[in-house]
Amino acid sequence: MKKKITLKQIARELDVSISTVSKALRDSIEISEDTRQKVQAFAKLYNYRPNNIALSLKNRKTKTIGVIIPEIVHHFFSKVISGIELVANKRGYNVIIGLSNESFDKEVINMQMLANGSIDGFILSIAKETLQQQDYHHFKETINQGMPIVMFDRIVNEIHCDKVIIDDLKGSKNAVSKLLSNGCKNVAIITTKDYVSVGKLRTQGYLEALEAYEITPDTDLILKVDDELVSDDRLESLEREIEGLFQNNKNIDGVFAVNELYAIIAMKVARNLGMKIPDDIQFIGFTDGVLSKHATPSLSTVSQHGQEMGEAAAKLLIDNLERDDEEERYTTIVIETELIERNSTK
Amino acid sequence: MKKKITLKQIARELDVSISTVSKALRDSIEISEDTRQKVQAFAKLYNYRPNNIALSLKNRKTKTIGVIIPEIVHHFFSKVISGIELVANKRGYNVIIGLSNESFDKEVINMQMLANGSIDGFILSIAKETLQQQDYHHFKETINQGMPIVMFDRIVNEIHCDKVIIDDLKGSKNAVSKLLSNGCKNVAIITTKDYVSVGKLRTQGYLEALEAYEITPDTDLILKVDDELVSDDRLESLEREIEGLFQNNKNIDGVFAVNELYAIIAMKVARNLGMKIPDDIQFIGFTDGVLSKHATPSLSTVSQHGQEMGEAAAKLLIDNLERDDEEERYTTIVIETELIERNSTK
DNA sequence: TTGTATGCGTTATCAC
DNA sequence: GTGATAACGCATACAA
Repeated sequence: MKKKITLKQIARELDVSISTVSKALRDSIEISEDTRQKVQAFAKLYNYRPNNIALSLKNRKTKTIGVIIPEIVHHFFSKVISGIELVANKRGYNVIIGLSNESFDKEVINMQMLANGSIDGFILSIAKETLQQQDYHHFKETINQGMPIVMFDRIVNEIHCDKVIIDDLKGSKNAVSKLLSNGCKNVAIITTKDYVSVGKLRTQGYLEALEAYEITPDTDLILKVDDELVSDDRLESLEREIEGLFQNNKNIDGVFAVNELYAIIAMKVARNLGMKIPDDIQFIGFTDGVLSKHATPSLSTVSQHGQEMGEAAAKLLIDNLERDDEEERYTTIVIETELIERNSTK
Repeated sequence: MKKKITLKQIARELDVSISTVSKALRDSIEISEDTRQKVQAFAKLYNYRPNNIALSLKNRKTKTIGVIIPEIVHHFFSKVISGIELVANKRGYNVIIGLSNESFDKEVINMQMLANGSIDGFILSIAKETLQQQDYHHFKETINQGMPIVMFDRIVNEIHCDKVIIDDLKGSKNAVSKLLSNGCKNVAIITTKDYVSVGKLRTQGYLEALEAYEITPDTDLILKVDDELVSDDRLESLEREIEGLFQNNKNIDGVFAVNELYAIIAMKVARNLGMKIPDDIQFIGFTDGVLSKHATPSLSTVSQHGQEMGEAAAKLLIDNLERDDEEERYTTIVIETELIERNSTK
């Protein structure tokens, strides 16, 4: 078959000018019916498609969105991507992926790589390391260069841009309230260190729920895990930590975990310790994924609606990109969480 | 701060020509030490970065790889992406994602969108619908237009290109042999319809393992599920099908499933039927994911090494892209599978 | 109705 | 040592 063909080649072949071809293909009325047909036929025959790169250069927009996420082998993030891709494609945009791997340097490098003309705007969720170092200059610079950013899930107030989040506080407060209203008297929480904004907020929701039930929080029941990174060694030590939690607090009858994996592991430990779920102890996790659905017993979770978050983020970004006025008004969309009750709660 | 700056603007600002600036920035010896320093200082100050799009247009290569996969919310595919991204970035390439959603049309459209200059080559895994319709013209056309393709996992012999696969036959034969050597006498298989090439091969491996143990296959023990698509209704009916399988064949003492989910569900059904795992019945799944690791009991699986597949595919593609000679020699890389023994087998 | 010229940002070639 | 020019592929204002 034939190689990619350009306007110039068609023009030469048909012995007309490039602009005639261009116009003919765009159905311009300037061009005679005759040549128009001729050109279009030829173009179709050779399967002509305008070169995206040339168009991007000319229009100064690439019609592609850069997405930077900490990790892709992760149910939540892949759901988000899926949502982004859905609306992006619907509106004629491509999606280009960069993984930060939770590393500050990779986040910066990836953004630089993409910011030099490859994309029109970013959708991103901040790497743990960046959150820890609290160094956000790369976001600021990107925005100052006129490239819009939409942050989702892991955001930071310091940066002014569009944001899509869930109400972590409310979601976890609901979850813990559910445990309490189900009769739990001693609810433990397994959470992350405070620099992860969502971990902090979810812990706060836990505390507020307790307060609403007039229960004084017991610091012994708050387990702050050092890192969310899922290396196998970490998992084993996590198991031991959780085991310690249960053994030192025999009265625990409810557990709220800020992510799915922590909850699943906690259930496993509890089961090994001979506890019956949900009779002796009930569990709720945050972030709904495959694990929750197929665990035994299936885990009740707070669903983040990752796909919707992705859709909202993409819509926000594209709307911004295609808006004429230069007015800078950033909006924050809050996606409602949903408590999915399964068999780990009564 | 400042907007994106171009060569032209620097030139104007410093009152030199564009080409002088260009050369100065590339440390050309043609340029005097003096102006070179001046230009470089100015460029650094204004954080100049060459525009990727312009470079792409000039060099006729974009340094980006297009990846088309059926689904991203899937442990295996996200692992592959992760691997692709790793080597791509290391070699200065970006990765752009298209999701086919197992649909033929979306696969075609996505490829067209990207093939018009946005990328240098494809890495892809074929959509189920495409496999079913056996319409591969879009692959042929892409290749004929000079755009290389690397296929992984779901491939098709009819198309000549680089491929990365696992030895599905050997992997499943090993798995089933394991069950047999563990003492299973009646091993069932839960597989897909034959048009999914990997499903077919894995079924064949099952049959060969039986043959090696001189067991005549019993068609009652071969359950061919209609679709791998994970809609919730499908899952329920799948459960019922599997339940039927067990009830009609009370002697089943081993199950091999061609994916993780089927295995997990089968385990659940077996447990509900009162069978003890792995004492009464043993399970092995194909495709290692989070589910296998965290199921109760944890599931023994055949790991596909998705990340490695992605790395191999990216390496194959980039090597091809950067190779000078025009010689067309396609290679197929076979990634070794690995049987990971967990608690669902003795 | 058709064609010419210009520009998007860059680099390479060649002239000064 | 510096600069003008062409080219990558396309669209478009303007000229013929």
